Amino acid sequence: MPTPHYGQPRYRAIAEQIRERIERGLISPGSLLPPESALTAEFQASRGTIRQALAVLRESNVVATEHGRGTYVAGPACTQRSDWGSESELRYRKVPADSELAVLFAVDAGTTLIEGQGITQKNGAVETVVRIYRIPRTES
Amino acid sequence: MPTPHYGQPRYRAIAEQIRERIERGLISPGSLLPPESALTAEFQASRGTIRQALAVLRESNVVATEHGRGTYVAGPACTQRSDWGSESELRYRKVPADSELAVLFAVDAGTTLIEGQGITQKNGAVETVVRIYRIPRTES
DNA sequence: AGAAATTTGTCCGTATGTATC
DNA sequence: AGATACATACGGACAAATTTC
Repeated sequence: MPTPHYGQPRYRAIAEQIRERIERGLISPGSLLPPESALTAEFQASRGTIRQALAVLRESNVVATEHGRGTYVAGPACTQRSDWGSESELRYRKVPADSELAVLFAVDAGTTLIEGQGITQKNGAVETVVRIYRIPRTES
Repeated sequence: MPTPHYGQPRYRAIAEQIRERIERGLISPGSLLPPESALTAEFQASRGTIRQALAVLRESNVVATEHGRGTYVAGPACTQRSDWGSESELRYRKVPADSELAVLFAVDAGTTLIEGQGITQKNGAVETVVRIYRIPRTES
């Protein structure tokens, strides 16, 4: 069999399926995923491909892996929210890097960055504005 | 040959060597690294291992890769700075409000605001930049 | 405590698809 | 169109950590 991967590569599709399974609650947070050998059998994919899929989920902090133990659903960190008071939206958009950000990130001025902005209010008036910048994820 | 990897795994050692080569300036920022095939020959490692090493550097934003093009050096470390004074966790300065901030704070554009900036780093590269704005405390 | 089984980590080699020059 | 270079996928082998018996 050749290895065609029109559109979505195999490992991403598998990662998506596993992610859905997690978000659907079919695997309780903190519990172990099936071992790579089982996933290999289930998805009829080589172990390398399965590991690539798990790497995607690991990247997104959806799961965590321990040597010799297994891969479990990252429950506590995700589900648990400690003591954050009220909710406020954090909006994202793409902006070109100004000269200062360009220096900090070691990119050319004008390079597209991801900017997130949030605000805190007091008595209906804006108290503080926070902006966070990062380099766009190279994937997706 | 067996696959002994006592201590440091091969791909990490290779990543380290390439990183040193970059930090030493042997490869100018923005230029292309040798292709994976060349690195394969040079380090006498399989292409998979080389790709693992490059993945490490990509993770740290030391390099960036484009499909049929090659792998770039993302740029030297970020010891550079603008006019922020010097080393401190958070640094503040006064800036005029841009139009957007002016709307949020309900002040005139150009009004002086307090801007604080902080950065987070990962492996010597800037990961995120945070800026926080507020109205100067006038009264007491 | 020790041995075996399980599971993830590392590495190799090969083949083919896809994007860029 | 051809050459170059990265992306995806397979299969096999052995190492290292954990669990189980």
